[in-house]
Amino acid sequence: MTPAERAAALPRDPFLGTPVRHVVRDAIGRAVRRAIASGVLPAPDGAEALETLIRGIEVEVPASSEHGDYASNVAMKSSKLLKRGPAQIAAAIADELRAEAKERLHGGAGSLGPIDGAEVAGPGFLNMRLRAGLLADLLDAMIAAPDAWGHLAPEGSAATTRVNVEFVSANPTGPLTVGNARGAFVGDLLARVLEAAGQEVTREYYFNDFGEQVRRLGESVIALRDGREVAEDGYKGDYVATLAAEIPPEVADRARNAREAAVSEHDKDEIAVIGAWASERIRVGIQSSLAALGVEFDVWRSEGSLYTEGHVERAVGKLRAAGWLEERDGALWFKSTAFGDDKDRVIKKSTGAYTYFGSDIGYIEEKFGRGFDHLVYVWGVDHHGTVARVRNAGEALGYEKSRMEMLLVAWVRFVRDGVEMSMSKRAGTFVTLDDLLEEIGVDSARWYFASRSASTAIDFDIEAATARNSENPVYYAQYAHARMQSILRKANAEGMTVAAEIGDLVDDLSRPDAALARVVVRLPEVVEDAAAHHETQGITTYASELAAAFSAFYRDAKVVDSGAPELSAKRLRLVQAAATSLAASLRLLGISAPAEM
RNA sequence: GCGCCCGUAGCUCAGUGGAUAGAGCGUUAGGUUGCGGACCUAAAGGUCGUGGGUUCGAGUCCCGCCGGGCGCACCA
Repeated sequence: MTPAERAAALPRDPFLGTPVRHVVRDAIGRAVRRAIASGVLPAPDGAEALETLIRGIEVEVPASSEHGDYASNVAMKSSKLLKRGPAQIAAAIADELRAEAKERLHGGAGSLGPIDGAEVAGPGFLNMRLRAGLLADLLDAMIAAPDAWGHLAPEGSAATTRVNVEFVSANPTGPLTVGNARGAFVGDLLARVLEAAGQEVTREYYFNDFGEQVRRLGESVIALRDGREVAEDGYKGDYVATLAAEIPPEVADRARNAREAAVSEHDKDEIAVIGAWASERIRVGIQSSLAALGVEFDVWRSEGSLYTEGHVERAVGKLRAAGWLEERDGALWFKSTAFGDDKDRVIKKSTGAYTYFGSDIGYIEEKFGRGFDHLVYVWGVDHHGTVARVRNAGEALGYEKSRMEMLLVAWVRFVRDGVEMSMSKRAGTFVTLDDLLEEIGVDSARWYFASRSASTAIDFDIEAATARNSENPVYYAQYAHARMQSILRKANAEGMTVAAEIGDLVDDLSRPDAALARVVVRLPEVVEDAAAHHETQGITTYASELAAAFSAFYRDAKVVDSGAPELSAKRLRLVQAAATSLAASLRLLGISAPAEM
């Protein structure tokens, strides 16, 4: 499936895909306008100021439910502009919110508003209660279209944003190690979140298919084939010996017959032929390792293709025409300092060979040439020094800096029995990604990385991640889901039916049903935040909260109760909604939502 | 030396400038004649590295300092 097909195939629903807080925000905006129109609040100087104020209205779910379902700091924020105290502004807005709710209730026509009650608290917070019927409508709608839940609907007629996420991009000179794991998960999780938020995402892997590292690999394989020792700077892992033993006859023939006058870098001598063969074998292995993690790429782009297809040359021509290049000391320099960099950067060495940076420039041109609105690079923190020059080059090529974003992923120290495990591909002392996953499981690993900010260095405690018990939060969320399904199964076996509508089940705040429903309905906001900040911790936090909310509900409310069939039927519907939301949040993370454990 | 990232509970980590700084694990004390105890309830545990500043309000923004990581190539 292409990225465009995938984006189109994700079911979306305008009602389910709109975070409730947007609806609340709009209601506050209307209230502010009414209060100003009626003269209760003064008009700010200039119409533009009012629009800015309304656009900037912030609505959040307060930490404590005593503060209502939603709260806004709009009164404190606009105090200066409106020249009134926060409490006075908040009171005026609350009045208008109540007035609107009342008018709608008695107006008959049109939809009901989102707010049922509003009050002023603390230094000027506006605390609001959701109209209970809105919750019931949402819960009913998500059960009718469970696959659309968690996917945001586009606002207005905005065109779909096309994003390229390049990640992993480890050179195929050895199997992926645990060191590559974080980048793989972070990139994939970001891609999933952006897709859920309504963007079209291409997952891309960039790799070296020629050059120094591939030659070293070739030399190492040949050395072992010939019974010699691998050179000091060669590759020494066990996989090299495997490759040496498995060189197919036709590759060996081609290697023997390779000539300096060959047509491409890949067959100019024996080392190049063997190196190219070995690295392609490794690349295929990497592809299947990643697939086992649930990470699949749309595009595998080789560095060499950027030259054979003329992208590098084209980009260089463009930079030259714009005056951003300079010959100096026999090399070709990009005037990066003109864009604020510390120093200018070489793109073509005096030997005539391009640098890696030269390839990067061609790649920028190639990517934007494919029509992306936004490029995301998921890099290790050790690459932070190259961020500025690549974005500068992009700007010099005519693309705004804001369209290129580098997400730097911090180090992971893998610790076993309190001792850090050393990782060196050359020395052959590393733990492969395959080994790690076999030990701890994909779900557990995904949760581990999803729940931590990519920019923070972390210690990965292998024992803790391996534990298949309550020490591991992923099982807590999965367990809650299994329990929900178990309840639904049991009810079904006893011949109980699920109610056709939630009705007033979630209206009474003193009942356990109301608290659970309010968590269930929050997922779209969580997705929106995750996409906006390019972070996934919010989703794991949400899944944990939902699981905890369900546990509390389960303790306080009897769902399957033959003595109260009507209440049971409604609660079964609520459980169904909770399961839908929990499954959707796990699906977003690429984690399974088992029906039984 | 210069630049970037980080410093939050015993441990591992959350925390779009907002209300009493949270979660899991660990520790302590309890809970199942009820739909899955891989569960639940409660308690103890914090000078948010440190000193200033910005403002109605700072863990969050700005500056200095301390501590840790990374980067400063005609390497890849």
